[in-house]
Amino acid sequence: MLLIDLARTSAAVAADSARLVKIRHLAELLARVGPDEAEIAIAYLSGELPQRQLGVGFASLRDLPEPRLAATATLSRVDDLLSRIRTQSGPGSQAARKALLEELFASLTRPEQTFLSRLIRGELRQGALDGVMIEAVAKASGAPAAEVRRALMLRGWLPAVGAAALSGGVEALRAFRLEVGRPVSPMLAQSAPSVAAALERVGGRAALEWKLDGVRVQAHRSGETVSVFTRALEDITAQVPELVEVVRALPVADLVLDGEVIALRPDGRPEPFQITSGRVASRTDVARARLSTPLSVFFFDALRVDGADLLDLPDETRHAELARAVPPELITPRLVTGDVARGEEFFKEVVGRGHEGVVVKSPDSPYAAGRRGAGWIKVKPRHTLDLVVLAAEWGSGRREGRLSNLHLGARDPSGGGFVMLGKTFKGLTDELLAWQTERFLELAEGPVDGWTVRVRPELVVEIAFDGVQRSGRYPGGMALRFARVIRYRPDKTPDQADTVETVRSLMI
DNA sequence: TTCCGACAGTGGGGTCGCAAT
DNA sequence: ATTGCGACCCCACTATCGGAA
Repeated sequence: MLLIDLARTSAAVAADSARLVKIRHLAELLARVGPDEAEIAIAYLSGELPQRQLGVGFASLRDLPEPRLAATATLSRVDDLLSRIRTQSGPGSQAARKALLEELFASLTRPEQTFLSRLIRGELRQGALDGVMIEAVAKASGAPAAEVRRALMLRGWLPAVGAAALSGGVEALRAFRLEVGRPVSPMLAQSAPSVAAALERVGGRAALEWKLDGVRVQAHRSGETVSVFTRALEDITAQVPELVEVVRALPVADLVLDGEVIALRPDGRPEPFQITSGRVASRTDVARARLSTPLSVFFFDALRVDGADLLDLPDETRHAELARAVPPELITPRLVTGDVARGEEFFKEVVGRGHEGVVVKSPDSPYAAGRRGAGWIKVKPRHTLDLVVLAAEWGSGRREGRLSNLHLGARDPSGGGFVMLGKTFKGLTDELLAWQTERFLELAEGPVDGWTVRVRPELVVEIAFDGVQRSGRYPGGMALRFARVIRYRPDKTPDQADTVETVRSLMI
């Protein structure tokens, strides 16, 4: 199949906002693709690359060669060149990568270049990724979407699942099983503003667990072989030796466990997320990193214990199996209750210990990948500040032509100015975007045709955030984590905004 | 007819490793 | 030694479609 066929399908998918139409376009293409190119087609049209990463990003794609007029590139040839790009390493590899990229793009027409460039940058913007592709695979293969979804959870890679469905139908999908050593797509949580709201959504009795601010891990053990994967299914076994040792020492030799690793201080309080994250990412001298920053692990779910797959069993049963296989000090603290007051007390205690919040779990829900259903709901405390807008950046995509990303500052009583604490684009409705674009242009100081528009610091905006972290990027040495807009405060003037001292007092 | 679950899009801060400067 | 880039860790929120109620 030719790349131009995919580029045209992608354009058609992007052109119609109706999901059913997108699914029809995608399914029609899948019906035409041959078995040897099915994985590539499914990957590209769901925004993925079979190589997963190339070492090529936005900067490497800035200037493309002149396009060709005739479309001749096949999926296999493109895939082949991308594989060669990916495998370049060592001195001279950037030049080699650039040359191969030139060769590839010089063989493409304009629409193919556009499609591939967006795909590599991870900005397909056709309104269809995994979720829509699952439906398209179901339609093209005749298998129920639920079977495709389940196989995807077990295999973790839609192109492989989709190709199997196209060639072997529902039987091929049912052949995907939980395999020790191969990561499963993890179950994710929705969020709620309060424990009471979460309990109501779950419907009465629920399990509340500590939410630790670390890195999600899935640990597999078969005999003496242990592997560890992240939420995105990256293999980090070599980076977390203490976790490997812990799992190897358990009395059960056949296991798949779900949990969180976190760096704790000697007093048991958590290190800032940056410390845990940096430790888990360290690959060069793990032995030394482990001495200075040891990791602790807390498990909260068991997907397999001693030969039994537990995915379809209710949370309560899985947790009982977890408790059978793992000693209590390695299990995330948990309270089962239907009582709102007791739940809130638990939440307060967890936050008082310096942790992130709680996860409220329905005792009946099976293990289901993604955010599907409301089996798990996280609750975190929310802080707010009144800050001043210092500048805004022009948006992209559906925010093109709108001033979108806000630069936020706290008042500096000593200097009389404002200290930038970070940016946010979250929480803005279309109406608010339109309003602030107009307002910022009135307040503009300096040029408005660049990337960033500076504005007179007159607007106060209420910002919610999860915490204040150390920053080497901003002048105050601190930045807000997960900042989002709650509302503008027309009733407040900038001299009533919160100060840097207030913010500093919130830093961990 | 209205409601709500699922999905895609739009970006945020921080860290590490690697190659180039 | 420093810088730029890519990949990945954590992630919140709104708009929209279409099936459920």
